[in-house]
Amino acid sequence: MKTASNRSDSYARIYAVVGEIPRAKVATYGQVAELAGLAGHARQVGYALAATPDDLDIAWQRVVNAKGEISARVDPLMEGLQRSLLEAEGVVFDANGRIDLARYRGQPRLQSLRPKRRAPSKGKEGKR
DNA sequence: GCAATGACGCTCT
DNA sequence: CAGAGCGCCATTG
Repeated sequence: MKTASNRSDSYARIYAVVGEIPRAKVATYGQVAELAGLAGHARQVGYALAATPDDLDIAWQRVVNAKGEISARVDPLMEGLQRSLLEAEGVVFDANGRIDLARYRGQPRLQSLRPKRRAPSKGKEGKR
């Protein structure tokens, strides 16, 4: 049962991290991934959350993508629902339904933790 | 064991 | 900020 154990263990980390997110705050998948030990693998975070059992009181709504918007996996209705919940917590959305990550992200960007950069296809990496 | 998919991120334009 | 392209890894078929 290695598979099941590993899966649950990984998911448990996601839930723990999400549960550590303070109210009126949101975290990006990348941030949660890092805190969860999946540093750099935001996809798996979303995957884990997708399998999140409703038994747990996981506020996956606090977990948003880098754009600051809630990810609707199938039901767009819940998107508006969670939006209301976040607003109730004190999170403000813009007209586009996006959150100002600049103020609501739980922690400052872990830019220092950035391990590496993507392969320079253009070779113009020295601009920024 | 391989192939396809996925609640995304990062960088450049 | 938005759009386009590429990449990483895990889970499922």
